[in-house]
Amino acid sequence: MGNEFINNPHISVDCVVFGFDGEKLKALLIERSIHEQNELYNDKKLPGSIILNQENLDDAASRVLTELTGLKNIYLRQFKSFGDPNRSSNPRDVYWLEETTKLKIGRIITVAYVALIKIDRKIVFTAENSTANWFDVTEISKMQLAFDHNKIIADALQHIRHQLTVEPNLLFELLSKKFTISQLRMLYDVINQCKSDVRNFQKKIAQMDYLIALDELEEGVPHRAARLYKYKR
Amino acid sequence: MGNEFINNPHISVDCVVFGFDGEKLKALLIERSIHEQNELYNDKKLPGSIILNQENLDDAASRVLTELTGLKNIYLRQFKSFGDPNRSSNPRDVYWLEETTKLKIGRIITVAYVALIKIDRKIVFTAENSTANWFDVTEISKMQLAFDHNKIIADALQHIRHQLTVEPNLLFELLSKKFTISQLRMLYDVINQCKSDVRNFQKKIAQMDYLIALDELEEGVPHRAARLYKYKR
DNA sequence: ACAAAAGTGTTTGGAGTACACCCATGA
DNA sequence: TCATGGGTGTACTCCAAACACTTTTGT
Repeated sequence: MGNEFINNPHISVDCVVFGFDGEKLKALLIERSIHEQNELYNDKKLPGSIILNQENLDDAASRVLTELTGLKNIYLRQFKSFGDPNRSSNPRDVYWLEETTKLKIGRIITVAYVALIKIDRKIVFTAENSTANWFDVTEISKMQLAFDHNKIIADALQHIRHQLTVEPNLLFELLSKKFTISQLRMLYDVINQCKSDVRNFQKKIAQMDYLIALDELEEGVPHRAARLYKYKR
Repeated sequence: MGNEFINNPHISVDCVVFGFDGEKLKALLIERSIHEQNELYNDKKLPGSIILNQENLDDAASRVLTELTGLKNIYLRQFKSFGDPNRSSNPRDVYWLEETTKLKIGRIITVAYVALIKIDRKIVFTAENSTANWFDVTEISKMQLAFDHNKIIADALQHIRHQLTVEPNLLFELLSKKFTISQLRMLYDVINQCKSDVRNFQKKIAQMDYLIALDELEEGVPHRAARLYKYKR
């Protein structure tokens, strides 16, 4: 992308993309390589981008996500902006910014988004020069990410935990189209950091009219197969 | 404030300052005068400012509020950023921006904050060249404010309504130090757009251990005086 | 005495929680 | 036949909501 499209190199968007692999909550991180003296230094960062000219914030976030995953129509919401003057004070981050943007930038303010995606959708990481991978959110908190991305992910997690209690329907953004009740319950428990009772959970979901039982069972499990359900808005 | 302190004229903070006058929910607006040809045009805007060099977002918002009201230690939280390319497309806004900042600015992205203040605190509007006034939030929605400030206030209102259900303690940020139960209930009802039952409300607040009854009654009312309470965190 | 708001209990329905056993299936 | 998770019902508790009359005080 040419610099002629860049309006304001002091503002970016970053996306915290969550997924659920059936067991753990994961987030997408981009590999970043920095040539330092004659060393090659690797670390990870959130997918993000400068905001282009004539592009609004949501569009910028949406573009980042589509460029990265090839997916459209996914849940994506702004949740917070980060603009601490020393969020880009690490020399490595300064160096990387100047290399990438070819501009001298003091600090960059970023508008952070959360996205929820179905991890089983085969993701095409289209962005040419970037590799993305899923990481357990618990692992991430022990890693040292670029900029203040650890903080952004921690805040995103808190936000999404809250949001899922307000809008429980968002859980289905993280599940595949067909799922079993225990998959739903395991996701619920991971999000809410609890262990819910199997029978009470069944009762609760029984009164959700947007959950419909299919005439299908799961396959390939070494025990009694569970019934599959789907979500209907 | 000299331009030498300004780091990035493309980002600002705006504060939606809410107050409660005992009856209606109010917000603070700044008078804005624009000389247009030989006409003087008046309208209103949110208190806000460009973000200064080495200043983080919360500090910028806090500064705006202190400059305006002279108050410190008030509830102030970031809630959303606004960056639509045409949020500053109105010629009047473009003109005003250029006059105020002496800079040619394409669009400005703003990080919006909500503040809750006790309307009975005598406010010193210290900012030399600005006049601020309280307006009913219902009135505001019919007014034509600068930029996208109508939208920002609408979103702020929605945010604070939600936040007050999550943290009911925030109600006390809007009440004077001593208050009656019906003042509290009226505030609650205005926020939640409901009419709550007097007895149930008493019962509810009876089990709040942070509400303490004083040995004082309200004064100057033409009927039986109500007991005063105070809030203790 | 009257107007106006303060203050006070009981009942009911729905939601959440705790808790244990049989069933279906693959290995 | 055994190991593994699937699927089911009841009893109790707590909270929210509905609902009406007496008390206090100023005019």
